[in-house]
Amino acid sequence: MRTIAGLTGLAVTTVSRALSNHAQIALDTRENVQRVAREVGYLPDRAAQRLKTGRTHVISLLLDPHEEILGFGTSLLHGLTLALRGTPYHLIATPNFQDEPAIDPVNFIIRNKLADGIIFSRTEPFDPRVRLLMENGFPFVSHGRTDFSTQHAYVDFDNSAFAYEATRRLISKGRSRVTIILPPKRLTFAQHMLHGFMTAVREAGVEYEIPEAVTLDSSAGMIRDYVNARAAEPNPPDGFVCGGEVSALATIAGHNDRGMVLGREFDIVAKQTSRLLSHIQPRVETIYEDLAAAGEQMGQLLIRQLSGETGTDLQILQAPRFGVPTSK
Amino acid sequence: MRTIAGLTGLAVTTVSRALSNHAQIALDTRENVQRVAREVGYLPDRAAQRLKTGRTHVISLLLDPHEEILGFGTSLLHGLTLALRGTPYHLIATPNFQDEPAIDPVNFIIRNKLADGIIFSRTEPFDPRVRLLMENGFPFVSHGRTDFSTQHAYVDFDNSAFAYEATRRLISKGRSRVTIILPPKRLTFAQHMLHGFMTAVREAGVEYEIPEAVTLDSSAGMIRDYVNARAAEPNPPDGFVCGGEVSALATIAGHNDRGMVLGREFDIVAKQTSRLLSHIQPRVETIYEDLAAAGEQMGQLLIRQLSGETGTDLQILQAPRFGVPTSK
DNA sequence: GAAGAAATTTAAAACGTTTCCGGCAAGAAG
DNA sequence: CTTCTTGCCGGAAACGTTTTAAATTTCTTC
Repeated sequence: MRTIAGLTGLAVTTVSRALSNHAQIALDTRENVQRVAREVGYLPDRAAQRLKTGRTHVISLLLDPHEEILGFGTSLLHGLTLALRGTPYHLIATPNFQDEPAIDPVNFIIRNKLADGIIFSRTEPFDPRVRLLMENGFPFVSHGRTDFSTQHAYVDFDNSAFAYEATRRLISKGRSRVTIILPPKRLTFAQHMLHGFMTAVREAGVEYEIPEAVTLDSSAGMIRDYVNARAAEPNPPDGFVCGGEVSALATIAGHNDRGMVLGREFDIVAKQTSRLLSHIQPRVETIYEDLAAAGEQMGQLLIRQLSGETGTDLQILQAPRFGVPTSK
Repeated sequence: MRTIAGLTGLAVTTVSRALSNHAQIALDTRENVQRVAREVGYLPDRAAQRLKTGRTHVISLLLDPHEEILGFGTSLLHGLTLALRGTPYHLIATPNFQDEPAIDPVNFIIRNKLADGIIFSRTEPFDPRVRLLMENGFPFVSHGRTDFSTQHAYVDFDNSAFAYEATRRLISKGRSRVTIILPPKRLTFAQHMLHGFMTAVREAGVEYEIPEAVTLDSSAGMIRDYVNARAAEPNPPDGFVCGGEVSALATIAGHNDRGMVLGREFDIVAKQTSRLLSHIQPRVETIYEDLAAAGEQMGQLLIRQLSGETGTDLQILQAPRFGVPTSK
């Protein structure tokens, strides 16, 4: 900046103002300074800006260990970086480890001003992270909704619509006893999925059951064993709503262990977040959730908050994509 | 720091020195200052440190769009954060987009001192990123080796050993015409895999072929179509070495399209990087590459470089894990 | 053509560290 | 008792920005 000041014969102050397009600097001065800056390849020193202003230009993505599976985090990350491209914001990955509560990194980031905004997922109805962030007026976007009365920015997939449609498809295939592999109950979207499922079940008056022993967080091996064991008992379910691809595979495997095959003894409708299930035989029916898009939307919402927009419409509910996603 | 200076009755300078354990400060002074710092919950202001010293305390992970698939990046990231835990270093994800050359972000990071060190993958024999980084004396660790005469830090999986063992297994199953789905030729590990494959082929004197039309970067759909088409021609291969899980699934699917089943008309030995293939039927034989471990090792190597260690033994070659990985 | 208003620019301080260099004690040597 | 060395500590400048408050120029208006 000093260099530019020398080159243009202006004071450093003026250069600073001109570069941030302050209105009180004459228009041609601004243009001139910006041109010179471009010519000498000027780039602001982030450290100095941060020291002076307190803004870090950093957005922190809280990564849950569970999200390691199948690139859940990667897809979000990909969308996020897309949204952050061209902005001065950097994305830093802040994993929380299994041995510490999910709120610790949030606390740490707030207290030490390590970021300007936070993005996280696996939201709970009364998520302590949300409470803490709101109390501190700290900008954030959650993946998933809460039950707090105060509104906050979120992006969520309409898991209720997903489960409803998935269940209806099973029923329309003639399945008479449906079940659903849910996320852990404490997560908000478990309730949403359950709601969609139950709505469809009640409408059709079909039998159903809700497994207690396994969730989407269970290992594939556990789900497989559970499905296997359940299939041996009387009156097993013949229609499965699977909230993830891994659980769908495990469900198939558990049945195969007993010689039962997909499409004959049972059917599955699964949530698809990658292109994984497209190539296994027999074909699993899926409904698509676009995580990269969710990441991008979260990034955009956060940026809007950071640029001072006071949030009225900072909530996004992604509709399930019922068609098969176009090939890559 | 000013607070601590007040509390201890020392000067800011002394506090600074005491906190960084400078030897010219009396030992009990150091201990006292550090105790007080702990009590008041002092945390250094990264921005100020960075401004003053020029060190960013940031490590940049260059993410390739191809790595989105199946959490390749996520696993590395997970291991990396493990290695960085307890250090003052932050991990920032720097994706390079499809429309820009892979060297651009490197250039950008070096020129603008955006990080203290860089980690990346998909290394080529004469990788321009490696050349640039070495020219600038910029610390980095690559995932994969190069052919430069000057040594540099890397972590690599022994893909030659993998392909050799995989091919031998196919042959021992009685397969008489083997093939291998390789990464794009320009990547170093394509050569390594080819070498291992060819060694096994020559030893056994078995027939082989190398597909030109598809690589591990090809979409699953393309691989599936290729395999399908090839199976219809005369003298198709009956043993497949697959460098990734998706390609293995696609290979199975391509055969299934013609009614050919795994274990009967053909066999596969695949590289496994997730727990994905464990639950599909029929079971695919795999050899495991531990990407999280690779990430952790890369992190450690980089930290060692950053703490001034001059690299003699900064190269790590991961041996393939032949047994089935223990269940999660 | 001078006073006041408006428009434009600038000097200087500050953000929280690190570091160069100098200073002050206390003990050792003469 | 003076001088020198050694061991600790402190003053002040600097890193590259932003911002407050003030100074300078230019424009109106009578």
